[in-house]
This record gives sequence, structure tokens and C-alpha cells, in this order.
Amino acid sequence: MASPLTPRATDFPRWYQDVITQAGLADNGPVRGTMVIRPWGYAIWERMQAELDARIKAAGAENAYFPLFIPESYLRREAEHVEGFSPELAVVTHGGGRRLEEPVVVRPTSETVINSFFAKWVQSYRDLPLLINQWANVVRWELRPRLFLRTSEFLWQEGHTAHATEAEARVYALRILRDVYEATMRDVLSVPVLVGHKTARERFAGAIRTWTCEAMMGDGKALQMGTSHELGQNFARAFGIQFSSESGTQEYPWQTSWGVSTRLVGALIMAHGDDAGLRLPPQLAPLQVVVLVVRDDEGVRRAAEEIAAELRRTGRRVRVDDAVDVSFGRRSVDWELKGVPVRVEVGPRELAAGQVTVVRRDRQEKRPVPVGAAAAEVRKDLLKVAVSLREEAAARQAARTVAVSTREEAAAAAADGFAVLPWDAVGVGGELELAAAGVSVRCLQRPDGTLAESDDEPGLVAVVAKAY
RNA sequence: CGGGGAGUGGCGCAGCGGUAGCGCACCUGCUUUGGGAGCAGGAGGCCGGGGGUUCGAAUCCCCCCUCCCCGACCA
Repeated sequence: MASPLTPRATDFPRWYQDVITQAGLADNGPVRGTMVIRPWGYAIWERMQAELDARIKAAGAENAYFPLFIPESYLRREAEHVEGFSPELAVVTHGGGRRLEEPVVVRPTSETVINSFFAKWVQSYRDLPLLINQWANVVRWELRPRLFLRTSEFLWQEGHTAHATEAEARVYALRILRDVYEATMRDVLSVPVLVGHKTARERFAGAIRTWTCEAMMGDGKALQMGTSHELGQNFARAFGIQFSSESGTQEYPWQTSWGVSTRLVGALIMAHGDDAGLRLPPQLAPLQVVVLVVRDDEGVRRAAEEIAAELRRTGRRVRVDDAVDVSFGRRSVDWELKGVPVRVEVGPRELAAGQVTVVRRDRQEKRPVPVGAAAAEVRKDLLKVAVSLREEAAARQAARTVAVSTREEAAAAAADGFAVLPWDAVGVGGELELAAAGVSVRCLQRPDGTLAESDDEPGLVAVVAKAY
């Protein structure tokens, strides 16, 4: 039987769709661009949420919830913001069987509603900083949807903060970028990312500065995984947020906003998946270990249960697959598609020799392990999988990143990887030229990969790639 | 919105004037079970919609609808 997946080298986008279907991650919804997230996919998202939520709270933000419906007039208050979002708004014109006097938009993001309340809540410098996060769905009507990567409705987290000074806002935006986003991507998703500055062209509508986490996918294309924005005083002015300073003057606060979405699930698939399916880092895997009963046998079942029980006692997420009426091959393939990091095969033959077989999903190598040592070996393997997935992704990124010096070279090199060149060699005009070639400036950094103070700092380099 | 394709059981497709079929999946039974098992039996389809041509239309003609792919926007 052939693989249920199109090989990545044959057609990467199709492979991506195949993985989502075969691993049971999601289905298309009935309305174009909408997505049904199935249990296996949702469990992965829930774990991402939990990890992000803990880090967001550690950074001092509190969760709250704001309404789905926003008065259309709110969007218009910030000029760039409306302009940026108008093309993708879903607008509700009728409610309760009547035409609404003022249409309401389904939130594409919540800057406007949240800031209208910040105006009410912020009176004094003592009310600052105000650090709010919300988990919600948002709608941005998409012409070319792709499951998890670009859907008309998606789930995300959006943080919104107000600070007394520009410097404090900047520090907070960067703290979220590094301590929450970059750390989660690296340590939880096992996806190494480039952090950098967005160019004016790629900046969030209404922001004065946008920071980004960009990762390289299995086909060499870039994916924007998360952004953190400095909003300056734009929204504060638009929504009349003012506070009395210590010296008694009325001031506008400096704000930030930041978000990551279910797109992270797409990133995980494309960063780690192989021709056998998904490869999940143990930190996110709904099941970390499957103990597979190879053949129906009393002793085999007992041994499998014992290994599973020991792993559960030490906090691992384990399932015993004893569906022996389904062929061994079928079950192996299914768990590989789903990306379970480690599989233990228990069969009568090896058990007679006092052994079981342990298979790491990332390498697909089988090795015999004494029954008594199985649980301990599995625990070690789980740690190794997390590291090796990250290292593999980092190695790919390093191997497919080249330094170039002209826009022509950058466009060519970005065909299947990242091109790095002096930002001076691109410039605002050069970005249009690159766009015509199907590539874009993903971010600006200092040559050593660190973050620049601003996008006009001298000597910056541009990372150029094809983007999702 | 510009260019290109396609609509036929759950999914993927064939059939292109004679009244609908294949693969996978599904159901039942038996045999299997160490890498997507085999055999036998079975269920499931206003052939996208409307109109026309014809003795007869999934098939030919006209109109409409929808979806997919490629371009400009995008977490």
C-alpha cells in the first residue's frame, strides 16, 4: 500500500493538506475559508494555549473578554487601521429581523473596542501599566484560505497594553516577543525563529513599529508566527485615553498589542512534518507515547499495561493501543501520521526474550530494550525528540540561508530559502521590486541576528524569503 | 476582480447519446494479524441547478450556480 501522503518533494502544499486530513487535525467548514478543528488538532492548540497563557501571565498581563461585535464607527477612528482592515471585514447589517441603524463589524482584531474601554479605565498614572490579554476568535475575510495558515475565522490571543512612557511600552513589546513568543516557539514548539523588525510596508495597520518571529518551513518558505507591536499614541489619541501624570499634566499613554494564532499549528506541521506525517514535539503531543500491543496475547497485554502505567505515574501522556483486530501495519502508520513522539511495540516474540521495541518518531529507528528498562528509555527518548526536532529545523534554516549583495541575487536565493542582504541594497523602493518577484522582506536585523533599535539604524540586514 | 480548470455514492475518479461504474472508506461473515491483510456477501447516487435537442441525455446545446488552481491583500 502506498503512503497516504503526497511526498513533500512532489507537492508540498498538497502534502500539507494530506497531513491535516490523514492525521485528523481539521476539516474545511461549510462556509468557504472556515475551519473545523478536530480533536487531535484542538488538543495540540490547547497545549499551545496553556503554555502561552502561563508565560503571558508571568509577564503580568491579565485575561479578560471583549465583545465579538464592534460598532463600525470605532474602526474608522484610526485612519491607517481602517484602511488596513476594510478589505477583510465581515459586516453585520441585520439583527433581530431588522436592518441595523449602525452596522456592526465582526472583530478582525480588538484594538478599537478595547481602547474605548481603556479610555474609561485609565485616569491616573497609578492605573498604568494596564496589561490585558484576551483569547478569542476573529474574522478576516480571506480570498485564498489555507487551513490553519489563513482562514477567514481563526482563534488567537491578543494582548493590549497601555504604559506611561514610550520606553516602557517598548520594553514590554519586546518582553512579549522574546520571553513569551520566541521562548514558546523554541522550547515548546521546537521551532527556532528569527526575531526582527518589520519594514514599514509589512507593519501592522496603526502601529509605529512591528516586531516579528519568522520561521523557515520544510520547503524553505517563511512563516510569520507571531507579532508584537508598538502602537505609539495613535490609538490613545483616537480613543481619548488620557491620564494625569505625577506632575499633574494630562498625557496620552504609549501602547502595545501582540498576538499569535492557530497559525502556529500550521507552523508546527510544516516545520517538523515528514513524508510519514506529523512529528510532534513531546511538549505539545496530546499523546506522548503509544504502547502498541502487536498481537493478542495475555502476557503481552499485561506487559504493555505495566509499561504504560509506569509512564503515567511519571506524568507522561500514554495510550495502550490493543486494537489487535486492526492490522499492525495500519496502526503503526496511523500513529506515525498523528506524530506521536515515541512508540513502544510489545509482541510475544520479543517479550519471550525479555524485550520490547522502542521507536522514536523523529528518526523511525527501532531498537530492542529490556522490558524493565522500557519506561526509563522512553522518558529519555522524549527529551531527545524535543531537542532533535529543534536541531533539525535549525540546521535546515542554516543550510538554506545565504548571504547575497543584490536584489537580483536575493530574489533568486529566496526560491527555496532565506537570503540575507544589506537593507541599504533593498530600500523602500526595492521592496516593491522584490514583491514583483514573489518574495518579501520578512524582517530587519543587525548582521549578528540581534534586534535593532529602529528600522533606520545604519548597517541593518534584510532577511528575504517567499512567505506563506 | 483578471487568467485557467472542474462539478458523477463519504473521499478520489472513469464513463462523454442506449438509462451509472471503479478504487479507497463503510456494513456482515469467515480466514488473518511483527509495516496500511485476504476472500465472500452487502448498503449507499433527483450524475451541481434550470431550460432545450432527441424515441432516448451524466453524455449534445443555452443560461445560471458552486468549487478549485494561478495573480493583487493577509495573524
